[in-house]
Amino acid sequence: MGKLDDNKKQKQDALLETAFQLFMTKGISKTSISDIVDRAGVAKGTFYLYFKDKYDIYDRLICHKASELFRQAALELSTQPDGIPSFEDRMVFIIDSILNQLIANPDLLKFISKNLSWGIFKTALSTPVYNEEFNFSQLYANYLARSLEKYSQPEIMLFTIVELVSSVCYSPILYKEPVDIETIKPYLFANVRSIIRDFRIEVEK
Amino acid sequence: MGKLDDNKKQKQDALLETAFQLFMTKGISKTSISDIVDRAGVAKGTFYLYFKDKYDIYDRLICHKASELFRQAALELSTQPDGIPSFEDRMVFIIDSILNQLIANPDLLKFISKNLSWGIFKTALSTPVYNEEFNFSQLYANYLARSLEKYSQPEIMLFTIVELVSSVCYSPILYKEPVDIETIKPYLFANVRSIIRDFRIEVEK
Amino acid sequence: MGKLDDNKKQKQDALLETAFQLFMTKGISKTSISDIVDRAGVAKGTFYLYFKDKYDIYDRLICHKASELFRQAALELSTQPDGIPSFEDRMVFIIDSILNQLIANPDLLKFISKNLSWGIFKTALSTPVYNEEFNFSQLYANYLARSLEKYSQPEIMLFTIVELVSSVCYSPILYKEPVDIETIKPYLFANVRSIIRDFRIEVEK
Amino acid sequence: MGKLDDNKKQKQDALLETAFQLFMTKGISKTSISDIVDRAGVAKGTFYLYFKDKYDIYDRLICHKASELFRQAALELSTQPDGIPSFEDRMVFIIDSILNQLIANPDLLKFISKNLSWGIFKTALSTPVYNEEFNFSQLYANYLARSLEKYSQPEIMLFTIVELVSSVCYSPILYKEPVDIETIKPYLFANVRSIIRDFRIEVEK
DNA sequence: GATGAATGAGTATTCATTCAT
DNA sequence: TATGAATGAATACTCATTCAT
Repeated sequence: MGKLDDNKKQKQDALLETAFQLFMTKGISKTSISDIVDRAGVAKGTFYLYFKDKYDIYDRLICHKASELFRQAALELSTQPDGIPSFEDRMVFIIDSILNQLIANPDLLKFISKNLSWGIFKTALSTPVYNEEFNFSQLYANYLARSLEKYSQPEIMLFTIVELVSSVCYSPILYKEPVDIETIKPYLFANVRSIIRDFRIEVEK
Repeated sequence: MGKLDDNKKQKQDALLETAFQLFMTKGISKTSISDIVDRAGVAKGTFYLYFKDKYDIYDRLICHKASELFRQAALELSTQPDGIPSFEDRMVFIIDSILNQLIANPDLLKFISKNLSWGIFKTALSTPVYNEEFNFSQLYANYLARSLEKYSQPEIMLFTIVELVSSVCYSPILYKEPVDIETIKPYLFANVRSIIRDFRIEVEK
Repeated sequence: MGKLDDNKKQKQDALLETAFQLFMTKGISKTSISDIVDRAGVAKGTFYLYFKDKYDIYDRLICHKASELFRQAALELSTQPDGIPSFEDRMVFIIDSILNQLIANPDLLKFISKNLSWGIFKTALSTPVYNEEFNFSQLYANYLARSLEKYSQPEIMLFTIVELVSSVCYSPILYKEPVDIETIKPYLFANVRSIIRDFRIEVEK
Repeated sequence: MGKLDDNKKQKQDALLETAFQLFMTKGISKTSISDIVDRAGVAKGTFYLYFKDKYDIYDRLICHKASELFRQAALELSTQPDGIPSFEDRMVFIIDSILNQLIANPDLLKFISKNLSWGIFKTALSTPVYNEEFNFSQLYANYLARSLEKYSQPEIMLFTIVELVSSVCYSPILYKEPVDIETIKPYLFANVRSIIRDFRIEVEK
């Protein structure tokens, strides 16, 4: 990669990073392209060399940031010293890790949550947008394969869990409504386990 | 009620109805106040006589329309001829009714779903915004009271179910993603029942 | 005067008083007719029964309030116990009294000063706008007549003094710029006396 | 300076000049930004590239135009062939020159007068707003230094004279009220001289 | 006289996008 | 590639004035 390419990458990264900061703090509708380029220190025209419009940069960020959440959670799980946790335990661990990341960074939750459509989510989890985007789908398949239990409709199961968790955590983390996140967590984990069991295929012994 | 009051109500209703149609088809951000007043056949200033801004009319509509969904579902439940359905059965019936309404009117789902924050939801369900807004909270309490089973944290339970259902149904109804709504329904109902059972207080016999 | 007339007078007075308060605090351009009628507790249409527009009520107020300043000053002068003050002394006394009133009520100064055109001023001083508006012109003529000294062009003299004083006091009272009012007062009085002497007709002994 | 910079300066100048014309004829409140850009032949957005709002352009114009009056007066004084005029004579000359400029251009008087606060005035006279704005303060100090007579409180003296002259000339020039400007001039000059003498420090011989 | 709902022209301001340099 | 001055359509909101009741 030449010096020129580096330079190019630099501008794009500056734009992405600046946009992310602004979207988090001001929200997308209150953030103008002027805001972004001013703070990124590039010219207005340059923006259009890399992105179609505000929503283009936005979508790419959503994917990237959601992916990062899962990457970090998976990393934490992999460094756990314990024996062979069950599939259920792995899922709860992943969810807990993601929740803790969001609790530590509520602006990120604000940024992601209401815009995490299944379409974007699947993209983020399975296709590497950037160079080396993390692929959670593969990992999920891996967890399933290594599980002693078998599950029907694993995609629906994952979809349901993702929707439940992302939906339920939003208001408790950001507004402590109807209760704060720590209060609701045990119930949420119990519900997730119940849902997983609903999808479990009972095997004849 | 005099002629003047009638006229007043008429204008406001025209604005509400027109705004609803436009919000459903174009979305709120693409709908301008000019659009609304033009199609409602009133002057621009008249809008500001009744509403603070676009989001004021929007919030009132969200409340009203969400409330209508529950009112209709409750009405259907009350006209069922059967014996004494359990609390679980009642909840599933209500959810099914609401889902069917949304399936029949996907634009309404588009309009409501992503904006049904718990704050607005609670308002819509418990406080009569307009003259005779429907009150689901009361009905929910009533279902609980009439149930043989007892439940801990009924508010968290309701919150969880509402979030799960509204979140899970969105993409399947609108985009058949990851599967169509009819495919996912049985799983969803099973999950709802599991969640309800998670909140059930086991009583010693 | 019948009850009806009383009522009529009441509404008008309420409008005048409310408008004055608002003009003083918010300034005329930031004060709308809606503001005035809302706070006065009358209907919008009623405003137009008594006043042509915002500037009509404004002009009447300027006249009235300026007149009040002079009335008060003259009253204070008349209650002074001393012997026969000279014309110069009378003028300085009047000015001092008016300045003290404005120092005590800077909002009134803000309201009046920049809009005290000679046209309005003369009207205020000579023609009774309201029932019994105070007439300073008469008093001024009276002071001159009772003076031992004679003056050429008394109207120009009065005009010059009024412009000098109202212009010079504005910024020192409101912003202490370039110096505060108490610092500039002695100079101002000396200047006024010099100007009066400039207009004095020297009589051969 | 490149072609681009030239163009930039041109647009800004066009806006300043057009705004000045409109403010003079219609007054600031009746002049809209649309009026200005339409007549200047630039797009609306361009206005906001150079000015914050209507009042920004206004303030800059006031400063500039007031400054020009003094610059012209000083220029005329400097080209007088006579010997060593006294401080008094210089001041009266400057005032006469400015009055004559305003008599020749009453719209300019209308534009400037009622808005020439001491704050703006000092700014206009002492700080070079644009590239080469004229600095009267320096010249005033220079006149004082070269005078044989000494004066106490020269800033208050200047302030008083400026306020007196600008205030007294307004109505006579624009409306011949209470008398026309030529009638009042001799009195005004006499008053100015008296005021200057009031500030003179008598030196023991 | 008194009301106040309705009007709609008018204004400031924003901002995505273009294009000559 | 990169720039950033220029654009002008779009939009929210205000408010003096009218007029049917």
